[in-house]
Parts: sequence; C-alpha cells; structure tokens
Amino acid sequence: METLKPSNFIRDIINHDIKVEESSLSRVETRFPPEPNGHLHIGHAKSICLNFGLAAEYNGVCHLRFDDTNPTKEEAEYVEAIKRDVKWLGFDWGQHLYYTSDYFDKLYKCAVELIKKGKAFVCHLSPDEIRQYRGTLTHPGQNSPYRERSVEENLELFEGMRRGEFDEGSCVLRAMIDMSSPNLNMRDPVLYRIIKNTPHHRTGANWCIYPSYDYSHPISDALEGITHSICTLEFEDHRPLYDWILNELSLFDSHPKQIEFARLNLTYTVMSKRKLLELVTGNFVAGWDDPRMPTISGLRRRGYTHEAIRKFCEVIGVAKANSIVDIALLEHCLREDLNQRAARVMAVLNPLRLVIDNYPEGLLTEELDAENNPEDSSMGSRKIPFGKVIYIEQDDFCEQPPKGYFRLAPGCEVRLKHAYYVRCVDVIKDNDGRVMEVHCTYDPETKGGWSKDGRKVMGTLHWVSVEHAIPAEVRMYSHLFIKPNPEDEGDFKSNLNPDSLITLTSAMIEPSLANAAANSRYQFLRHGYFCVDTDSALNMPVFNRTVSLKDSWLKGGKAK
RNA sequence: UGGGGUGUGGCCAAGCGGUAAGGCAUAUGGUUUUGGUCCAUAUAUUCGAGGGUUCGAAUCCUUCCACCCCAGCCA
Repeated sequence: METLKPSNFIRDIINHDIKVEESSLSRVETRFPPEPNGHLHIGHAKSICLNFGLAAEYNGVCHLRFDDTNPTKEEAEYVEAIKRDVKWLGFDWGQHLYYTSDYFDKLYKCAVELIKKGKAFVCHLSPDEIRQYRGTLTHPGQNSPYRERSVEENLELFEGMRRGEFDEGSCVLRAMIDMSSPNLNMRDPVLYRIIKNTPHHRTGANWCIYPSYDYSHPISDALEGITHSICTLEFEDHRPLYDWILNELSLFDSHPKQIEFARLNLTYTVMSKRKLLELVTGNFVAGWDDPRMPTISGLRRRGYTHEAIRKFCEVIGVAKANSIVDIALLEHCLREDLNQRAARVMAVLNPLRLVIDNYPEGLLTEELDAENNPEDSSMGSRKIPFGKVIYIEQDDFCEQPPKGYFRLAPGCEVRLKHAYYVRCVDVIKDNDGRVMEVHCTYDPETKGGWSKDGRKVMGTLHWVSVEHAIPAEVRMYSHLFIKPNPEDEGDFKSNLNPDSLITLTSAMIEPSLANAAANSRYQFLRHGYFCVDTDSALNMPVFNRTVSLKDSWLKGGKAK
C-alpha cells in the first residue's frame, strides 16, 4: 500500500523552485548540520528525516555536516555518536560528510574579503560594552567607536587576532551593517571571536579565532552547493543576515535558500539539550541511552525500531506552528510496526502458582504448539512445555471479581493460551490472607484451547510451566514525566515520574527465550513489546518494556 | 513599546475563492485462543475574534486579540 506523502510547505517551495529554475539547475541538495555538543534526540530525527527524505524524494543528496565552530562545547565523542544514530535511522550521507572546521581557511579568506570591502571591522569593545552599544528591542544601537578604522588597520588587526596577539575577549571581528536595524541580528553581528587554550577536536591548536554560526553557516552551505538550508524557527530572524553574508561575498554562484520549520515537542518529555544533559549529569537517568530518554540512543535501547521513528516523523508533518505532539502518536507508530514483526511469547511478570489437581504426574513433559505471530504465519510456531504446576499472572486471578472481569476467579473457567481450559476449585492463602496458590481442574478434552462442545470461556491467560520457567529481570518503563508539559510550571525536574522505571526481579519467562539475542524484540502476550537489554547476564536475561499493549480493560472496562 | 513568526475539533495536520482530507486520542458496536490486532460507526454548521469584498471566503482586504522567537564574543 502506497501511502501518499502529506503535502507540506517546504515541498511546495521546492516544487516552485524547481519549476522556476527548470532550464538551469533543478537539483535539490540539503544538509543536516548538528553541532557535536550532545546526543541526537527524536527532535533531530524529525530534521534528519526531513532533510534526507526531501533529498531522496527529489533525487538529490543530503550532507551530514558537523557544525563545529565552538571548541569549548564540542567533543569528538559526540561526532561518532551522531554518525551512529543517523546511520541507525537508516540514512546514508555517502561521500558527503563535512565539517565546518574544514572550511576554516576559506572562512578566513572570506572575512578578509569583507574587511577589504569595508564590510567588517575589528572591534575592541568588551562583551559588556557590545551589549550596551547594541541598544534594546525598542531603541536603536550606537556605532562602535572602532567602526571607522581603515581597511588596512582592520586587515592588520584581524591578522593579529589570527596570530594570537590578542587575549580572549579583547576583540572580535564584526560585520558592518546597521546598528539601528529593528532586527538585532543586523546590528553589526560578531563574525569571529578569540578562543584560546581550548583545543578544537579536529584542528587542535591551529586556530585561536573561530567563526560564529551566523557567519559560517551560509558560507558552508554555499560552498557545498546546498540548495535548501532547512532550520528551525528561531533562525527566522537570522535569515536577513544569512542572505547579507552571501550577497556581500560575490564568489558564490549559488545562494542557498534558508527555510524554517517548527521543531518537534513531545508530551511527557523534554527536548532541549540543556535539560537532557541535566538529567544525565544529575543522575536522574542512567545515561544518554537510558531507555526513558527521548534520545535516539535511548529509544534504540528501549526497543524502538527506526521504521517506527521514521513513520512517526512522516505522520506528524512539517509546519511553522509551534506544537506539542501527543506521545501517544509515537507509541501508536511503534505498536503498529512491532505488531507485524515481534514474535509472541509468554512471560509472567508477577507470578502466582497454579496447580492443576487432576493433571497427571507423568514423567513425560507435554509440549504444546504455539504460533509465533498471528499477524504473520511465515514466522511459524514453536513448542511450549506444559505442566501440572504453572505460573499465571497475579492480576489474572481475583477472589471477588468486579463486574466485567473475565479472568480466573473461584468457580470460573478460563483458557490457558495454547493449552487447556481450567476451572478454579480452590484458593490457598497465607496467614495474612494473601493468595499464595490457586488450584484448578483442567478439561483434557480442550487441548490446544478448543472445546468440542462449543463451550465458551471469556478469558484467555498466558502462563509458564514452573518446571521449565526461566527467571528474568523485567524493566517496566513509562513516561519520564508526570505532566504532559514538564516545563509548564517551576523546575521541570520536579515533574519527574517516580515510577518511570519499575524493575521486576521475579518474572518468569518461557524457555524458548533462554538464548534470546541482545536487542531482539518480542511481544509478551497480553503485556506489551519487550526487548532484550544489553545488561542481560548469562543466567539472568534483562528485558525492557518498549511499550505496553493497549488495554481497554484497564482504560475503561475496569472503571465501569 | 521595535522586529520576525504562528493561530483549522483534545493533539498533530491538509486545504491556496466553490461550500472543512487524513492520522492520533476518545466513545460505541462487531470479529477474536492476546480485554492485542482487525473491521464498522460517532465526534468542527465551522476554521483566534469583529468588519468588509464576492453569487460564494478557512482561503482576498481590514481592524483587533492571543501565543512563540530575538538584546551570547552559543548554535
């Protein structure tokens, strides 16, 4: 089934551009330009899918460019992590891997050109003074006293900056635009600043001056032949500057078009790098790849498929309105994908012993057939050992069942998935009245879970044979925050969900899972989708709950 | 108060002058050896508000309102 790609304003712009330029060059070239100062999250995935997706759609290419112009914040470690994440999402930049730092020489030459044109000057105002001279939102700024220096002097000073003759913070190179512009970005913005004693992860100590984002980005785009430079809304105000830079530098024959879209926000989580870093450094989570994090690595470890993430990025659309997408939509895309591919297995999370009184005490283990995936018969079936004593879920037995409950209760009959019908005949409790064991009788005529007499049972329970069960640790993850918008009021950390991780250590899983490979995904029947965590040990597999199954009983049925 | 943006059902989002797509969520019913999946049905007389143009407006004009972004030598 071919799903029609929803239209969006960026596609409209590109379609228009291609039509207008059809006689000349109608290529499409985009780029994903992360700064290597943190890990990628699902918000970046939106941008990645957009940029790589658009390029693919128009038979163009998408570059991966590390925007590494600030050595005080960037690290090589992030570069590798980012590459891995983009690859995992299934995108290929081919030969188009770039670094802004590769352009430092060219960027420097362009700056010299600007100075020669009288469009840039070295300013010795302190950071504080620059701020004062900039004016405010409602009042124009004032020209820097250094604005009138001669081209020769500026050239000499800038060269001196490059040679390291000035202290950090003592001077900067500024564009000469308009200090009275209502757009603060045009009030003689800083083009170069001095950063000393902080080696750059790629250029080491070769440079002590570094270009600003506003200056380097348009030039990098133009150098690479980018046609559409897609970024987020907050850069809308910077577009005049982006265009100014390229217009002043006549050496480029292409002038990329900057297009801004609204970044992704999701309910029950946070997306800013700063806040995510805070969660990691404050040990509120176990690291960047903690399965509760919205990072690509976190989602991956949680058990998300890249297909689900990509589908999500497609269905949320692209627009310019700020929005917060319901995380239920992400989970929907995940379930939709996992439902097709995940093998069904049985796992009892909170075990309760069930003894079948009339089941023979034979030495031979009875093995039952179980389909692996009702959605996909090509996934085949497996044998599951049955027994006189099995584990069922504590929640699947209730001594005094509420209306509408159709699991096991005294006197009631249910089906054990793939096995037999059993009827509860006795309940054993401890001194505190807690149910310790349930006794049942089974009907040998219902093997496989069918009854010849057409007798109906409402409930079907999953189970695991006590004799064959394998203990496992199961990590039940849920939303990281208790509020749809954690940033709403006060410190976002005060809205952390204390139950975002509940570790179950006495779960029992069916023996077929004994050698489950790390990262493999399963559906634990009636529970949800789980994946094998890398923390798994030889005798203690660890499963992460990726997402629960929808539960109309918990949701509405139980309440009624 | 200067500038730049955005406002379509609970959440996203199409629509680009011809009489409100789609998805999620929600509710109900059907199927079902997962209270899963699947299937069906329901939910905006109305597009931030008012005024205007037009035979006809969410789409054009106008006024107003709300929200977001900008005063880093961050990106």
